[in-house]
Amino acid sequence: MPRAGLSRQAVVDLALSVVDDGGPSGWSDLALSTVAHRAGVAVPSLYKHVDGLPGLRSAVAARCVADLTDAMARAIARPATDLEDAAAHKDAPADDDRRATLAGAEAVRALAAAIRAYALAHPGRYRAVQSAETAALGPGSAGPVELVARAVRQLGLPAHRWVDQVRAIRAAVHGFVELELGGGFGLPEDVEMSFRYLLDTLVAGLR
Amino acid sequence: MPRAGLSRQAVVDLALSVVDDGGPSGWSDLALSTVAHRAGVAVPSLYKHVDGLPGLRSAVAARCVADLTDAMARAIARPATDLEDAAAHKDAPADDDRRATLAGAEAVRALAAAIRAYALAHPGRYRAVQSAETAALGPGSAGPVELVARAVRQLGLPAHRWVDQVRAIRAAVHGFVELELGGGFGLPEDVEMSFRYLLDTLVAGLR
DNA sequence: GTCCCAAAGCTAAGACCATTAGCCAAGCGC
DNA sequence: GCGCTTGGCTAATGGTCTTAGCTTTGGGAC
Repeated sequence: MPRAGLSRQAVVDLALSVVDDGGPSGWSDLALSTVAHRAGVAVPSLYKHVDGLPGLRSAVAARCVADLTDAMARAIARPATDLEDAAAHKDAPADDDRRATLAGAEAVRALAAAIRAYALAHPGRYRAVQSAETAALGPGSAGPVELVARAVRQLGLPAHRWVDQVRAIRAAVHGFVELELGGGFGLPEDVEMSFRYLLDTLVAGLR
Repeated sequence: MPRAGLSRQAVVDLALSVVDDGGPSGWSDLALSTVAHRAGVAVPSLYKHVDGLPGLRSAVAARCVADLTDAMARAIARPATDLEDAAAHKDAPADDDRRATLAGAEAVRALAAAIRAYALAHPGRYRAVQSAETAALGPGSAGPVELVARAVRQLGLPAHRWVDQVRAIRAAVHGFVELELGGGFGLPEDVEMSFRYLLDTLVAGLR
């Protein structure tokens, strides 16, 4: 039997594709059998590369966190060009990346938009992020939360409110996205508009 | 073999207790085997009362929605006495229940607090509510969303913003609770305070 | 070029799940 | 007292993850 040439890397990649193809429930539906089938391999073979289903889940979640963090960092690094057209600028001189980072309220809004865009584009991955975030990184380590925290600190508001403010932003964005993914917004009214309304209201009200 | 004297009602009650005992993951961990064991019955027997695991889940979720709706209705009906001491007032004259309902911003805050209190007291049930809400009730039917909508309408703000406002409130509360349940607030800072901050900021900023 | 061995695949088997089919007895209605 | 509905059961099927142990591949050492 020819070898499939798997690797931890490859297995996680396959799992990622499974999560992506599963829509919002792709994360909870992630199963070894699906990954094995997609790899053209028997299920127990996966154990040579990954520590069972829990191990695979952690690995996938970690990748998703890094993924989202990247998207957020790009969102505040390059105002105009949002997420997807980063490739189009590959040929531009490297100094283009040095453009000044967004700050304050602009940054908060950009980060929120990036989180929502990521969640809508990769619902399964977003859910994966949520089950990881908590366990992994302590305060200070660069992750989605830290990016939001940095932006909030630049708002120039009293330091004793920073924690409350970060929590408020995170809660609002996460709650909105979660409801949107779950189909919780039954009415036909423009969801895009509601999201801007939420952010504008919240950010303008911070003190 | 003596009969266990089960009923659909009893099975759902048992399932509810399983969900409660399971903490935040009690809902996703809900299994027929656990319920059957708790009922002192073999697993297939449950099919005589409930339409498999999906059926049981819907029934449980429906009960949780009604449950939460009740708690929210009580929260705006009786300002001082919150959730748990309703029983203590059982002997008071029935007219006591006629106390004027809270309105406007007060009502919104009370509803938000009730939702969070419910989620913290019954994390599994709260998660059950989230997986149901969407499917079940259309607009207008009395449920948690409709209660929030009514309170928002009484704020006296422009009607074309009502939908956005309801969505904002729901998103903020749900997101906060979800992060709190998931252990997403790593820092030791007072979570109670952060919740009030979020609500005050949001409600004060609505326009 | 050969040999060897670590690593990567496999099958088999066990412990849980949910579900369906079909049997049997309990106990209520008449 | 008889029967029939109904609520329990066992058995069997197919799905999941996991462990154990075997086979074979393919690359590095010599």
